[in-house]
Amino acid sequence: MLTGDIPPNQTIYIKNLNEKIKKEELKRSLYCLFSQYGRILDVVALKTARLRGQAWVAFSEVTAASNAVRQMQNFPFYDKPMRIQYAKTKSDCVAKAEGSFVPREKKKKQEEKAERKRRGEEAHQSSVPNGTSAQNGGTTASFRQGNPSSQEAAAPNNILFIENLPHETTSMMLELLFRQYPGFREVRMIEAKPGIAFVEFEDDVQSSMAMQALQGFKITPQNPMAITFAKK
DNA sequence: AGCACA
Repeated sequence: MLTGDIPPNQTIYIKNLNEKIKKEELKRSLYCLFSQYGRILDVVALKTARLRGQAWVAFSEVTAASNAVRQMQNFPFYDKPMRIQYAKTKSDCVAKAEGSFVPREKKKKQEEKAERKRRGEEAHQSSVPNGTSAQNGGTTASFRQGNPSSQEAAAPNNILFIENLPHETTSMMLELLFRQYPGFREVRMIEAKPGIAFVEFEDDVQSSMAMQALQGFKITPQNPMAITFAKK
């Protein structure tokens, strides 16, 4: 088994990431890509010699991490297949959420000092990377909560499946929304099936970005979009 | 290959 004997953890550890990608972009893309599995508490990526090419994504639920480990295993991300395992230890953001966080001690002296004084005053900060998530408020989350048993998510791919559209939605309207995201190709709607649409992108990373950005978007107040990957 | 919390 690829995850070896590491016990389940609500944080996943990803390696074999493309080291050329800038840290902030990498974190944003990971956030977009993995938020389909559940609420993400934090994404950690460092570019130090020892830690480049790796990242941690902390979920609010272990089940989200488990699905991510299975379904995103070997997913081609910036041209390299992701290798995903459970993290070996609990993320600080998780410990903080549980109230069990204790600053660790075994570090180089200079770093330790700096950290100590930083952590000392800090209550807790918003842990979502770079504000990518604020836009929909609780909408996206309540979707996922309300949707747990419906079906397994389709494997990530370049085509998005949109549901819960108002019946008067046109492909023109959807094109206006989706073409602002890189890699947009086309919108397809089916006359006989109102309320749904397919939106195609060049690749799965780009479709994932659009999914995250427009998840829960409301064309009318009672129609938050539900976006998943199309079944191929 | 490499398991951190800038």
